[in-house]
Amino acid sequence: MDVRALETLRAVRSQGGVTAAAAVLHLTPSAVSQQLAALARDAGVPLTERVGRGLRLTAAGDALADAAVDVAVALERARAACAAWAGSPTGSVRVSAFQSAARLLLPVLLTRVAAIGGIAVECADEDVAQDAFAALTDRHDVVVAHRPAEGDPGWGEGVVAVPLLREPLDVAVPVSSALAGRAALEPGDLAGVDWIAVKEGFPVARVLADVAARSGATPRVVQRINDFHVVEALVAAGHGVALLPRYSSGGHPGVRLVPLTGVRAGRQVDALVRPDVAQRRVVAVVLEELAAVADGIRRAPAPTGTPG
Amino acid sequence: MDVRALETLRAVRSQGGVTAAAAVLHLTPSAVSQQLAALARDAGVPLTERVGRGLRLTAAGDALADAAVDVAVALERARAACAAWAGSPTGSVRVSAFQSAARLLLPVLLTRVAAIGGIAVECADEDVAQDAFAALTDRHDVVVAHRPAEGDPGWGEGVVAVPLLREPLDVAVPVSSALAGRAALEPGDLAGVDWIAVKEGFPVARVLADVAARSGATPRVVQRINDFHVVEALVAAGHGVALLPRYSSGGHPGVRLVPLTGVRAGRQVDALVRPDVAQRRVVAVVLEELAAVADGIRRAPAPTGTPG
DNA sequence: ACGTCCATGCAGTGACGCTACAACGACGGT
DNA sequence: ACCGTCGTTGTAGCGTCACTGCATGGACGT
Repeated sequence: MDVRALETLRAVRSQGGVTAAAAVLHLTPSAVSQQLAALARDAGVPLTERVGRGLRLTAAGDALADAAVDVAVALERARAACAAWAGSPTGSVRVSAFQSAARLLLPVLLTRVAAIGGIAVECADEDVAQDAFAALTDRHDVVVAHRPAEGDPGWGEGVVAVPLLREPLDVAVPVSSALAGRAALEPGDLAGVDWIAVKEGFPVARVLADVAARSGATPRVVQRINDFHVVEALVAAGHGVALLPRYSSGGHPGVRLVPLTGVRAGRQVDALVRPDVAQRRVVAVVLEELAAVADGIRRAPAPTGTPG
Repeated sequence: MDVRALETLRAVRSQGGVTAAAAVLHLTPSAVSQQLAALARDAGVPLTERVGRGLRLTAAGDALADAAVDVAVALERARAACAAWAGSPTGSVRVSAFQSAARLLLPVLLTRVAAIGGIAVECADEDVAQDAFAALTDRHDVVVAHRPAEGDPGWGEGVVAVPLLREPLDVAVPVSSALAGRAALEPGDLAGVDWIAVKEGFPVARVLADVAARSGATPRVVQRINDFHVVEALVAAGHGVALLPRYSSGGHPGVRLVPLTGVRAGRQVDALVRPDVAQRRVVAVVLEELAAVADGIRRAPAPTGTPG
């Protein structure tokens, strides 16, 4: 029973198909398919079943994929056992973050990690739909993701989440608006306004629905934009208001962030890691530094809009 | 990092050398040496160091070997995960036992396992020195071993022991002897007698020393014989007395087993299994049956000397 | 009904590990 | 102190196995 085949099975499950799994494993779909066939022959039971033009893991395949992560964890622990004698942690860690978190966290993270020495952090920015974050852990060691602060984490099964930051969602209004003068806003104050929301299915889209529900009506969404800079530009131009995270936005001079009261609105920022890569000493160090960076922001928020 | 190399490292540690490890792995010493070299190169630290004309694992190698068993356990658990869907446990299990336990346990074990169906038990008899039993688990799935009942188990690190039977040690005396009429014997009664003991370093050799210490003198050992049938023949011929386990001996008409009081003398029979093979469903079944057989003997001892 | 996408089978090729053989080093007996 | 022996380590040759590339079959959407 080959560990590479087990890893492949796990990738097929998390990626949802042979082709996608082949991509993250840097293989051809043919190789993946052959590995699955060999594994099923070795196991004695079918591990996958065709569904439509794709495939799905059977119950046995699912159980084996679960066991595969345990194998990967044990293997990584073995590597860590040698690394403990090999000296201080060294290597490269691939970190991915969605745009606003990348802007907020990565600069400080890179500085801190550089101070340690010997660790190379390869950054990337990826913002995907809520349920696609877990799959990113196949391509990156650490994935900074976000979700509505209320409710359970809801990341997939085979992924560990390290909480980084709880960020309140404020209401972004044009400075020229009457609402800009208020110290705080309640859901009732926002009935009938035009909203600029994020794309369907993306993180914190659900929060707007919750807030609007308190105001009694469904929100009138006039635009769906994911990039906060674009959102701020639209808000400043008077095209609507938006829910924006306090620490990651507010840089635009024509926009004012007004706290929202009467309803718990926030987003939770987590670092997602696969349990096996979490065993790597370097990854653990980078995770610690990332948590420290987030902690520093929580203590002394430095909105990008505040000069100096 | 190859799991086969990890398994090889573990075998080198338990067997104490490259050549011996190669034998149990069905490889040439050259292949083992190459695997160790590749593993050390991959780990970045030396895993072995020359000592005399053999070699020994370094601290890093020892830690990696420990991690290797975790990997093996995880892998075996993965196999078990499929086997759960594949149907009832099937396969072959290699069982080894020292002679007297083999005679006592294996016939019933084979009958019981045959009744289940689908499981092939490959038996072997191996009796080795006390500290060599653990290494046998590299060649057999289940190793039935024995040790003095008092004191801690003392089997190696990477092996799990399932207790099977605690067997009292009686004093085997010739039926013609004056001692044969006694209902019980105390250490003091045995001062000055000739002893027939087992070979140096073999199980329960220590017990005789303990008993003799109670009688105040060092025992006079006139013969060292491991096979109980030979021992009984010598005892019957009046060449000395011996400590023999109650359930596994006493078949000779010229020998009487007299209970020993005033001192706790017994041997403990354990089943030894490597933690990874313990994950195999078939092995677990055979272990259960083995424990049941031993339990049956404990409830209704059937000394081989009792006819019918 | 056609095009597209996805998974799968098959032949070719490249790399990797094992066997066989030779050499070096170390221990123990004489 | 020497030499025989045992055990480990290097090197060449070979076999095996897994991956790439291409062709096929099936399923969904237009």
